[in-house]
Amino acid sequence: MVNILNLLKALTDETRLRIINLFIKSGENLCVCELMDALKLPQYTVSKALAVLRSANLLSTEKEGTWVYYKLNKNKPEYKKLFSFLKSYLNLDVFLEDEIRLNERLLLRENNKCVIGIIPEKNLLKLIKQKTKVS
Amino acid sequence: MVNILNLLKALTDETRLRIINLFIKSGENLCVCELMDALKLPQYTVSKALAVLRSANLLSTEKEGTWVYYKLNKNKPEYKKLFSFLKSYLNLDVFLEDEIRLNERLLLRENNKCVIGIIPEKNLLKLIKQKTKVS
DNA sequence: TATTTGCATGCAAAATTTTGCATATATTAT
DNA sequence: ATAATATATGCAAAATTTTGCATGCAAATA
Repeated sequence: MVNILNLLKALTDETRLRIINLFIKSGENLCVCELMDALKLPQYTVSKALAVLRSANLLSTEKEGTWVYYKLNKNKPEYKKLFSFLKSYLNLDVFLEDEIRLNERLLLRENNKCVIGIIPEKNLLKLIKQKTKVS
Repeated sequence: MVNILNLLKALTDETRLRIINLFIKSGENLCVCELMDALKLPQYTVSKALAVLRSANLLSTEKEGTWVYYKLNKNKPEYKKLFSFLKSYLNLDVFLEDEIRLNERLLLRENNKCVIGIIPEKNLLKLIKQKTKVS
């Protein structure tokens, strides 16, 4: 049984909401470095936010080598109404900008797997420019 | 447009959730003294919680003499999904106990208006005992 | 006009949460 | 084995929120 107060607490934070938004909108499993680039936040901030969401049972993880993929627990029936509610309210500009950066970052995947780790923004932007020029 | 973070912040507090629960479950407009008795909390705690919920536009007020009736803004279309979500999660024991005490307190209304103000718990229980004996 | 009553609110202390750094862990590559 | 890389986390300072008291205000009543 879900305690609604703990559930709301886990969501009541801008970083954590931005993360949830990315999972809802993208439908993808995402690793920490991809979220870092989409959110433009340091690694420890992203990891800590993910830990809170995970301990609220909103996310779960799958490890692949050194990479950790987080995914939204969207099939838990107790969260159906929650996600439906969130979906209709996650419409701030911040969220949209995150989504755009995430889509760019996801272009760098290979076989739908993250192959770029934590790199300086400058290098990231260069890689993205290359990718988008090719297509 | 509703900012979801502010909305969640307003709800992320036990007292405020208990109040929202009472409005959702009872369907009534309620005044501060009635909420005090249902929640067993001091007047300033209840008033402050109500102020937060009001400034998040979840509640609004109607003044009648010295009494102030609060009511849930349940018809605002932007809150439809929120209330539907909340309804399905507001099932903790605390909430149920509040509902029971509220129902007793509401027995003391006359013409569906609050006529008892802020009274010591002892006196309240006596009044309720009388009412329930009669019926 | 003075008092009572229902409710609101300013303020400081206490409690909680967030932030940032440093460092730890685990897996891969050399 | 060593180094490098992706992620996690302990801890203290900073920021935010809650709590409790005291007091304020407005409407009703004496």
